[in-house]
Amino acid sequence: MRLMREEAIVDVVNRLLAEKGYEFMTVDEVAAEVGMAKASLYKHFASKEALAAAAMVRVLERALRAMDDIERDPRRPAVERLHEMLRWTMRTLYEGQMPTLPAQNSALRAVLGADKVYLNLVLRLSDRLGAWIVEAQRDGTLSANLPPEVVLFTLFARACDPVLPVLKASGQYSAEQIQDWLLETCFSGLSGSPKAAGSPAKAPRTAASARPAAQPNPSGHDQAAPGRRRGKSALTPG
Amino acid sequence: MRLMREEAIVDVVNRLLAEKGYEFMTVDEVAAEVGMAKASLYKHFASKEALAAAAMVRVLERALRAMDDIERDPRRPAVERLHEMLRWTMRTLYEGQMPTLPAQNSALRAVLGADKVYLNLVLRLSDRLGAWIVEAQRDGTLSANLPPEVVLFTLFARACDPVLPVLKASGQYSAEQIQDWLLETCFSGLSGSPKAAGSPAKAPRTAASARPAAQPNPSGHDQAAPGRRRGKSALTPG
DNA sequence: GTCTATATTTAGATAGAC
DNA sequence: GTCTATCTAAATATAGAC
Repeated sequence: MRLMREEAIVDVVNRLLAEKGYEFMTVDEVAAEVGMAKASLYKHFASKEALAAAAMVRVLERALRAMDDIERDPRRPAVERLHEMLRWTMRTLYEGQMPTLPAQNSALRAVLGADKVYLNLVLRLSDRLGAWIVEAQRDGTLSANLPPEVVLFTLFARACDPVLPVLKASGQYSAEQIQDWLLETCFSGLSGSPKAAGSPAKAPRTAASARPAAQPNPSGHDQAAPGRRRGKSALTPG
Repeated sequence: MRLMREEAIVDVVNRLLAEKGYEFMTVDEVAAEVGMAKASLYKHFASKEALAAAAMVRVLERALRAMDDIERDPRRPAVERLHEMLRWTMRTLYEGQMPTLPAQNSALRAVLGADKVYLNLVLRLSDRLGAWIVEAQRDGTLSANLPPEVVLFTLFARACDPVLPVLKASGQYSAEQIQDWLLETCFSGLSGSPKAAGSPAKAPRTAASARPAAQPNPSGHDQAAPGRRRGKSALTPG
């Protein structure tokens, strides 16, 4: 039952990568949560990088399966398929299932770049999404001003959207509400637009019903919950 | 000339934070680049966290000065002021002057949360931007569906936009082109919209003139340059 | 205030018994 | 394959002379 064991390991790695990112995930921690000795872990995976690569491979496989599901309905327009795919990404991110890699770890990059399975999955995902993008641009539902690769990168980047964890941590909004907003800002922008992205429009809010009070977080990733704020813009250091 | 010395130190810290992020910036490296011994550095700043905090304070001060400049023309609509501010952010990021903090370093968060100067700057920046946002929502130039704090977070998040470094590294596009695209996707979304964000519309491109080929980078932050790609979607591991 | 040299801690990885 | 115990490297931080 080696495969079961390794599946359990990747489960833990995936969760820890989503929770704290690659840098702050320690192998000791992984071993402890799986319930085995660290040395035993290394019998299954050669390095910390290999652990991360395994988690990445699995999430890419899941993403491709999500695309399969979305393509099951052949009449759905390309732009709607892209909406659905972004919704899958937001849901995965919201549920703490989206692993996040580090800024620029050359060792990790070397491992990923040498992993044929990983590279092949990235390639397939990019090509299939690229096809949807070009199709949506042809039929005018996606901006044709942007090169397809800019659109692709922009969608990929949503997988580590720092806004989602902040909104989630605030505890003020429902999961669906948060995901709707992020879809809307991605496809329609902050200015709003003719067509709402994805789901039907929600009940409009009054403009000044919430007063902004925020901490900038240039690093991305989640911060500690800022808590409910009251009054005229207070900060909660953490 | 202690202040000059410390200014030089913060210069180096700022650049290194922008280049490699907090995690991969080492104090040895800072000392080496400044040209002084590490122990001397610690006479000026108590810790690595204090170094990062100093860089953050400085960039916030610069951001506030940028807002001053933008507000100098009182007739400019709020949404255009927001455009200008995002353009400042994109320019700073493009020039490698935007420091990036780590995912969730509790020690660093404690230092920042205890830094009165830092907190005060964050507060002022948030309040002033928040006022612009509410104003733009009132006059209908910004979506009133979004709570102001969602808009604010979304704009803050652009300071660590992972798309910019990828596009920059590709070497295919000019700085202005990249910044225009990112402004457009932020305010008008991927679907495109009635009004172009910020600057006048550029010459339209044909939809399929660039073929997407990408590596997903869920962590955000910059990857190594993928290089020019040719043919039908090849990957450059790095 | 600056330096050389060193202390301390942490975390990735391994040795070797069973 | 799993374990305990250990090695090693890197990086933050400090001692103490000048």
